[in-house]
Amino acid sequence: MGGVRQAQKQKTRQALLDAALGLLEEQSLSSLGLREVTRVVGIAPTAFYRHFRDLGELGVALVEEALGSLHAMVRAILVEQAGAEERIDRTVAVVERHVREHPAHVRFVARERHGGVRAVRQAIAGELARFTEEVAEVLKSQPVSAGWRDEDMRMLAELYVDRLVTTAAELIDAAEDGAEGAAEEVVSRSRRQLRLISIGRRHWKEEGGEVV
Amino acid sequence: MGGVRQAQKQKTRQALLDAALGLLEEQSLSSLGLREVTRVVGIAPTAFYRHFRDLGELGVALVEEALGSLHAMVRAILVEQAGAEERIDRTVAVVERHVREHPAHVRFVARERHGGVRAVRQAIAGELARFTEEVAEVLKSQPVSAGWRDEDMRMLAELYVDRLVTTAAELIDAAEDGAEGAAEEVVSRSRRQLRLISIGRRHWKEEGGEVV
DNA sequence: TGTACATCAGTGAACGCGCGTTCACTGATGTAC
DNA sequence: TGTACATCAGTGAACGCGCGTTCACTGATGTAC
Repeated sequence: MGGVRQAQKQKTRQALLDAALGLLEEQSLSSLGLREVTRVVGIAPTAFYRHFRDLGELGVALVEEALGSLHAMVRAILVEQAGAEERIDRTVAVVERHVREHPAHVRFVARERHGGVRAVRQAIAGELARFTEEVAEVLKSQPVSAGWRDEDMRMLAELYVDRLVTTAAELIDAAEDGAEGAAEEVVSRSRRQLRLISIGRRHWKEEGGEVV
Repeated sequence: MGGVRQAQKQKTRQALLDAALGLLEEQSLSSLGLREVTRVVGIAPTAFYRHFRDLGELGVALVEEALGSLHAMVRAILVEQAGAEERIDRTVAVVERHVREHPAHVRFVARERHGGVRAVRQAIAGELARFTEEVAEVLKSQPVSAGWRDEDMRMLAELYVDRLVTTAAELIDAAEDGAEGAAEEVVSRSRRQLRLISIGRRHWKEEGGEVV
């Protein structure tokens, strides 16, 4: 029952994930080498197989690491009883902080979302679909949504989630370019876009709902 | 001045582009091999260098092939004097047709937009920025936009362009899954999302403009 | 039209290199009594 | 607490393979006169 061996294994596994994430800042998963990763960690190439069948499996683990925590945070904000304006500001701030604290994870998701490894693509699509579903549920419970059809809730949730994902990717690019004030501009634009969507939401039933 | 040699060279160059595009359906550019490409074309690996310095340069050429034609088409629709509803329907239809006719190009752009090859990322970013600027210009000339600030026009244009790119990527995924009616659902959702954005646009000045 | 020379797209051999995967192994950790 | 055996994370040699790039070349096309 002693956990020494198990703990050491877990530590090596995490080192593999960290090393891969680092190497993925400059390339995509399908060109990453198993030997590259083990070299960085400082173990023999063959030890890799004690943890993952191949790099695709490692990639799927990274997806969970990258997106797992985000759901709860955004959900918590949306659930609050604040005004629309404040919810938008706080959501964007959370995304901004997430990108600042985990840039490599964000870049990884942006890169592999449509990348060359099917298993990873599907893992990301699954996480984002879950995320969207959660957001849709929260939105549905708000008074503004009275009388909305479920499919319209989902299209709205997708609009919001997609905007956040795009914002995150733009923030990464802005940081990379190092352009003066680029990040601030992205954040400001993102806020206005979310605001415009939420204005559209408020007038949807009068003007949009029936035309479908 | 005889163009036989030149024409033959152009033909080989195009064959390289086509072969690469085909191979890129299943992988990303940074894992594509130069020898893979020449093998498909049926020429010696070394002949590659007569046309491109490396695969990155080939990738940049593919970007132009993939996005160059699209601008004009969408622009033409937006410029028309039709109603908002009809403009949305026609735009989505054009995107749908483009995806059906050039699926490999669309997949390539989606995959490499945040992919592992810097030069290609930048080429795509540049094309999309130009595209967005064009759309912003057209939107600005419409009556609804009276009194809008330039930065707000740009954020709106980005919202539209990004929605179209996302729709294209979703259509590719839908076709790949082969799920019954998935493409129709994507198109319907996309139309409603564009409609919601355009409702938000109409009410922007009353409710959103001043808060910035 | 014919000839002599220049150009240059494509060739094919050769190179050194790092890759993923196999296999039998080692030795520290875990377990049963 | 001590002993004997089991487990299993990590090792290191070995393999065959395809890669990108170099180089001197060939021979059809182009050009000048």
